[in-house]
Amino acid sequence: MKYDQVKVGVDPVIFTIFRNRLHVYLNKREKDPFIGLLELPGGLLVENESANDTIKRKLLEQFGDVYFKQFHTFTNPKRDPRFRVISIGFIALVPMEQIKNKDDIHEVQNLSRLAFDHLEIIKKAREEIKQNISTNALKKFMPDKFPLNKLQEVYEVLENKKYDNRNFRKKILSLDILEDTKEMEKKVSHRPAKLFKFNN
Amino acid sequence: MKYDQVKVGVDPVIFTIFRNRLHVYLNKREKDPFIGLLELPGGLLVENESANDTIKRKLLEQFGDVYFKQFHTFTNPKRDPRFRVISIGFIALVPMEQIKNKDDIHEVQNLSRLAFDHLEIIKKAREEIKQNISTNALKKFMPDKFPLNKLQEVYEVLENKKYDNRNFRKKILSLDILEDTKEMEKKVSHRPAKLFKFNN
DNA sequence: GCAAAAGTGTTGCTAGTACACCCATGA
DNA sequence: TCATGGGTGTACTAGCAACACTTTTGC
Repeated sequence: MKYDQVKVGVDPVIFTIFRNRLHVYLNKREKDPFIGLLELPGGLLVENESANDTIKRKLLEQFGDVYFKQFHTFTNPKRDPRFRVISIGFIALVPMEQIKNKDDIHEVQNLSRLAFDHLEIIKKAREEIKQNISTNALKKFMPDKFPLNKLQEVYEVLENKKYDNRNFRKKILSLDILEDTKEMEKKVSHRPAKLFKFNN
Repeated sequence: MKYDQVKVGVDPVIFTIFRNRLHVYLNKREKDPFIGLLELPGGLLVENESANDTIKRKLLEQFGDVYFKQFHTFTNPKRDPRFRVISIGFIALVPMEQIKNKDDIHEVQNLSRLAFDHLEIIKKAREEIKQNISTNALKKFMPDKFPLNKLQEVYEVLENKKYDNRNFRKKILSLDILEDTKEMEKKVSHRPAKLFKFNN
């Protein structure tokens, strides 16, 4: 039997880095089912907007201009116990400074029971981001100017692996995507780092 | 304004290789809009089935057990001129021998005007497949036993690039995914090739 | 002067690339 | 014997991995 009409949700998995650990932005559900559990801050598809448009607008309102991309659509018929809803999953990367409500972020490691299949969605998003971190993503995620070591930390958290500091620097500089701003860190109680930015 | 309900299509981009060129399986549309144009052989989401289930079942009916995966969901609000339909796009790889109606395959290079946004969907699928060809995909796509050079051709067509024959052999054998069947090609009017199979 | 993080080079290994000729078979 | 595609090795290059000490600053 074909479904003539189905509800379509758009669910952003909003990642951020806090204290060098990967966190995700979640809301507490205020109604049944799953009342009281954490959930992704999703919504329904909007008239005259692509899913992309909707996510872009919502992220812009809440966090400003951030990186995001579609990664998978979840269609398990039982994913919502009430009726059929499919969910188009997006990944977003939001710098911690752009998140006003700091209580809404949760360490990805520690997540337990979430509403619906949202844990599964986050896991899949986690896998996805581990694979390919695009320069475009980093351009929006990193501050305007940053030390190389900060960039290394970001790679390490997102990919969940360690890099050798010398090798990382050599590689990232050889990519020719960074530019030395000739500025230095200030007022740090250790040797100040050179600040870099993404070129063009 | 939120959409409460939307139509959800599942559209498989069924690739095959014919005469060493990439082809895609398309049907001629029998009704308006776009009557007479070629379209992907899609359908609507089915009750109690995930999109994956539906595609799997349909491919199984028509072509047998073939490789497929979800790759992108298309949600442009104007993609169907009549009403809102989103489409969950899948890629499938079907060996030419498993396609009964040979008239339904069309060289990807030569596609012109298709129904809806199906050309865009095929282009995106083309990009996707160019990137990562998994061993799992090849296991189902290749015959049980095949010469190395046939495998090279498949890589070349899917990735749209050429390999050096010696380097390709060295690399593919070093991956340890193939096994020498100790059998040879028969009745070919040139030096018969060793036949390989995927191991395990 | 101590704590903290920044910064720096060399060597070995591995994987990738470029390249040209002989071999086995059927017709 | 010819046409056809199968099969093979070496040398160079580039990228990746391992590894430990000195530098600059604030306190």
